[in-house]
Amino acid sequence: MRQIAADVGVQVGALYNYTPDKQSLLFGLMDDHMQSLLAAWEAEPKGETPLERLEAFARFHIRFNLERAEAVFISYMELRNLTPENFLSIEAQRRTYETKLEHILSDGVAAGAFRVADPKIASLALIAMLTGVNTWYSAAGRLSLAEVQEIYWDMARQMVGAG
Amino acid sequence: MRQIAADVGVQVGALYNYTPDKQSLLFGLMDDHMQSLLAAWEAEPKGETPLERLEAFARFHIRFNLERAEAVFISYMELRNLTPENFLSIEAQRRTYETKLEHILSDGVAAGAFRVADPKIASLALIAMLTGVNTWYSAAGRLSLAEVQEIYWDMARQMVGAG
DNA sequence: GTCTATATTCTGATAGAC
DNA sequence: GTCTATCAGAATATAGAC
Repeated sequence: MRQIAADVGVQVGALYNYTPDKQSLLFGLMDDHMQSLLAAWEAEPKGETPLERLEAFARFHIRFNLERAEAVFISYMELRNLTPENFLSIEAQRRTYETKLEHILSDGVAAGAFRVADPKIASLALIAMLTGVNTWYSAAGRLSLAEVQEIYWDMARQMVGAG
Repeated sequence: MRQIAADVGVQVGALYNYTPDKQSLLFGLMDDHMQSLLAAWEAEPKGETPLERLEAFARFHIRFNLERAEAVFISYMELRNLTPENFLSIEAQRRTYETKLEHILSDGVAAGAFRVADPKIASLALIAMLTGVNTWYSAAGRLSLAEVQEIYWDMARQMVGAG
């Protein structure tokens, strides 16, 4: 709390005009992040076929997570510091997001467009793969966002066995 | 330190007969883990072709990480609490491990066995995907280790464009 | 090698003046 | 709404007896 106060240029006591306690501040951060994620995905152009929807998801996930790298980092590293109820709330939202991808995959399997043994696990594997970009990407690096999206979409497409 | 002392059944002061300070304890844990990982991979049967070597890597990575889930968790979550020098040391070992996979992939591309646009990025993507198992796997769950290895090897093989 | 006791610093949170 | 001052407890680490 002292560090946050220093960063925003007030004394510690002043922070408590904005949050009842530290836990609420953390939860608010993570809850806002998850709600933004879900709302942004709903607002995204979806595409017609499972292949198009998967491409939209892959590109969206990379872009959104890179645009909010600090929130993503906190949302993952501070999970263990949530109270049990707050943890459940965040987890439920995370599961909601994962299920969006799972349905794209199972739709694709049903349509004969994908070859995926277990859509649930494949959704977790894909999200882990895509989120991994955040651990190494740098805007000053050799690859632009568009290039990263292209490489990962290429890998994702092969991974689900799509032409 | 108090919590560790309580868990092992001594008073706090006694811990300092085993470590000069908390940072050394943390670094020792993570350093041991990385050295075990590299040594275990070297000791693993390798296979002849890039495809066989990739399969060995995928199965090994999942098994090793699940067997040491606590060490993997700490090694990831506590990275930010290392001193700069200790951080560099762990990072170097992590890069060494990643490079092993990268070489398998570039060998496979050179041999015409894999279709991978960027072996360096593909190695990071594969490792992120495989390590992700730790976030959801439970020994009491619906899938055995062998089944998980099979599903992920299937996804990995498709991802690198191998027959 | 472990204990008790303690030094020192840090932390989340509150009270009350302005 | 911000400040100063302060409380109560927790943290890492050390000292010295046994």
